[in-house]
Amino acid sequence: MAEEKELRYDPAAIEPKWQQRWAADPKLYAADAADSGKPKYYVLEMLPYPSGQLHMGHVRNYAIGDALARHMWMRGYNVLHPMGWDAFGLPAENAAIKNNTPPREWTLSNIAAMKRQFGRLGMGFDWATEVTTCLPDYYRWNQWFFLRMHERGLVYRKKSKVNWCPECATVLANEQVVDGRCWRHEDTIVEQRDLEQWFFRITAYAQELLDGLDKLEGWPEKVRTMQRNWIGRSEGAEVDFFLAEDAVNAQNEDGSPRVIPAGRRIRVFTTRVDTIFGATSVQLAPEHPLVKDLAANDSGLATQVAQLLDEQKKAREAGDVGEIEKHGVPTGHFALNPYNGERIPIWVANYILADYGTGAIMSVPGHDARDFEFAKKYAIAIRRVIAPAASSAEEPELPFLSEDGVLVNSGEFNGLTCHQAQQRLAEIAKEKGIGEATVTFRLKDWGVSRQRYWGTPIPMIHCERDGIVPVPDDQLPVILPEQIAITQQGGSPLSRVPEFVNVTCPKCGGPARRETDTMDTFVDSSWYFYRYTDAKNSTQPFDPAKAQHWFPIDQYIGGVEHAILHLIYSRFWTKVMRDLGLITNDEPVRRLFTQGMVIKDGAKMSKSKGNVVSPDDMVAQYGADATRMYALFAAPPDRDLDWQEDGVAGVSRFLGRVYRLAMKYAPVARTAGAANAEPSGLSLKLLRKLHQTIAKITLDFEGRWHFNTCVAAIMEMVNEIQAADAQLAAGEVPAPVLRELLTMLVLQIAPFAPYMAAELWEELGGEGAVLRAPWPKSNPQLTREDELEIPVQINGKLVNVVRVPAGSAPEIVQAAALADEKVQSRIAGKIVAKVIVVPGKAVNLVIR
RNA sequence: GCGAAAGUGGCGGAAUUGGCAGACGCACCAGACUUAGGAUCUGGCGGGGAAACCCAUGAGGGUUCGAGUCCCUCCUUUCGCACCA
Repeated sequence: MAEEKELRYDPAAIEPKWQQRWAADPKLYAADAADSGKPKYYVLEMLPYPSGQLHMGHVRNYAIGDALARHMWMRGYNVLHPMGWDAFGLPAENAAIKNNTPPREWTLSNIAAMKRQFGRLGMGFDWATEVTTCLPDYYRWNQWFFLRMHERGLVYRKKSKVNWCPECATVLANEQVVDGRCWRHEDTIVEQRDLEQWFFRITAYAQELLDGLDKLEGWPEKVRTMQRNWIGRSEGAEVDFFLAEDAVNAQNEDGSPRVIPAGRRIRVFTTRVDTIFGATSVQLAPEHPLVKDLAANDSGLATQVAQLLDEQKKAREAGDVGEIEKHGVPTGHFALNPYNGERIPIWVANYILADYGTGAIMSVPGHDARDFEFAKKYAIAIRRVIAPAASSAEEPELPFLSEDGVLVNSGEFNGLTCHQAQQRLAEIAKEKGIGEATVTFRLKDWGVSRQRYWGTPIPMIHCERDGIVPVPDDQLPVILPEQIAITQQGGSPLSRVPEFVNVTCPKCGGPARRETDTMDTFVDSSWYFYRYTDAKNSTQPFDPAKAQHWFPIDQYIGGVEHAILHLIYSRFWTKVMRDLGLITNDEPVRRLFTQGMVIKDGAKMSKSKGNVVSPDDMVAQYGADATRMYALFAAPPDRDLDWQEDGVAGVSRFLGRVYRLAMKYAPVARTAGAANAEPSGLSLKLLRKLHQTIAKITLDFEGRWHFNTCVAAIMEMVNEIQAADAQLAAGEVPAPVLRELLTMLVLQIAPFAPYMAAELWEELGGEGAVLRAPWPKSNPQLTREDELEIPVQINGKLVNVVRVPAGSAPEIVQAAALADEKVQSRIAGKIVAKVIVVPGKAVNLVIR
């Protein structure tokens, strides 16, 4: 009775004990500062927002990263595995309004709570390098970077249409608008407002950000594609059409090529300048400046244009711009094609966007699907100007969209291929000063102003005399005032704090106003991982030598929802820091892993669905080891994981079996010496399983990361050892073998169930921390079976398996297969036409 | 509409290069032990069939001695992009 009680696995006793011991050893999870020649490994999981509660998605994310970190420690790497808090942001302000708690207090107490959760989960983070982005020792460097970028012309201020979320009561970056809605408020339609805003000139790096993607081979293709789409490079040309009414002597009688007429120009952007002879109208965006001109004396037109604009806006807000029904109105004015002087009508259309390209297009219905649709609807001329390259008998139907063709009906350019014509026509445009080849990006500059309180103050001052004046470096940080009233009134809360707003101008010493916008919180997370390498530095953001040592990050792990926002901003920031001479790497992250979501009952966990599982509850009931191990066992890490509590119970039962098995034989194993005989029989069988398991898990850590099958493999091994319990109890396996089996089992469990591993490592007499023990090496002698089971097929259908010695010659395998009784009875009276022997794999008899 | 990934028992999932489909776990069934306990241990568990065997990886074709895996067509789900000129 008493004995059985001792053998009960009780995580509630084991885990707190080790948690205390680990907390008392700050060096345990610290990177080796002396860096004694070990190769470095920087493994990082995306830092959480301190909401106050870890959720299962966090547990999964950090269980993956922690397993990898622990494995790398055991492999002898100098591992940097830090953690921090993305601590600025709106929820703190909302909580302040709701509970009348200062955001700082709310945030810091949340951090304390989540840090406890991390501790309880046994996550191996080096808290000495903790970064909390809402503290001045961090955000001052946001300001410092802002000033450096300002000096380099990478920060600017402009009045522009911005995305405004009424719910957040602030501006959003383009990246934070999803289908016309706020990324945090799916039900809130984003409005457009005109505001003076600060921008980061991310477009200056558009091309490099795009090119760099090709080299990021360690990134999921999906993420690279998303970034490529987001950057949205398109090559084309801008060409000027002319307002016909301005042209002097615009029409040649004989239709010969024209002198370029003077007058108002309508610059269009096109990716298919080779089709310009097929342009049968010019289409303007409703907000195009010329439209206002043309409608000035035409109130009918003005009304119609207003309607078109309204349709466009509605479609944008509804997020279905692609579904809008195309409408347009003719202006009654005409444009001249700069290449042949052709007079074509100018229209205004609701599908032309003012903020892409030049806000005007040439419409070529013969070779563009949208233009075709539009021309059909309004009976505008449709003309073929491209023919297929191979002169096939039949002319393909219009619209003919391929760029694989030659020009026809295009005057002197007939016969050129599309690509030749694109080049040639752009050259001519350049020579004549009517256009040029251009590259257009969809990526827009990053608007970073937020009319909110809980963020990094923008270090700028508005002086009536000197205009905008940067805060001098020696006045950094601009401290966010902490005792202020936060209410839900419009505008930035900071603008109502006179002590903050009223300053003296650093230039003239006169009275001035401090900028009251704060920075987008994505600024904080754009470079936090550099700070980890030198988190306490008070004279610079980090020591370049330290960053140089650790960067790039070897493995970054997080959710795919950051594929655009965070991951493109941090790539941008890295390039800026490189150009500032702080670092030498071009990219922050070598390998990126995006784990799947945690779902329950087929849906993402959410309060509204009532399917949230609390990590605390799981840990309280089954322990941290079981919770973490289940998070790795239930699905491969890149797939969505369906949380089933019965599964956690199953893993917990498994850990109980491991515990009892190890504890039962620890007294024997602990004192065992070295093996003195070649293993055979049961010993050999068990050692074989052990070493095959080591080989499998080691391989998985090196890239495939199917930790679910790693856990399954350990289960198989434990099952096999346990099945031999009677023989073990009878002493059939020598103590040294038992010792090897158990210690190596414990070492393999260590990345997945650190508490259990620590406890059993100690019970087995292991030296020091299990984390510092070398990862087991599989012995190739032992991973190899000496007898193989070979399936025997007849016409591809399995009939039986035969056992043959490993490495048998094909003839031997064939003979064994043919000798098999079952096979014999099946081939009796038939002709064996062919025998295929795949060494080590299969035998197939083809019979007739 | 375009692009990508996925589709395997009652459920989560396994099968790394084409070679024994369903490892491992859950649920369930039966049994053992037992102060009847949400503990532990043993066995069973895709479908049909008494069995021999047959059928089965979303559907249909194909390649191959052999296909969950490769190719084609289609269906479904998820994700990304979508008047970007």
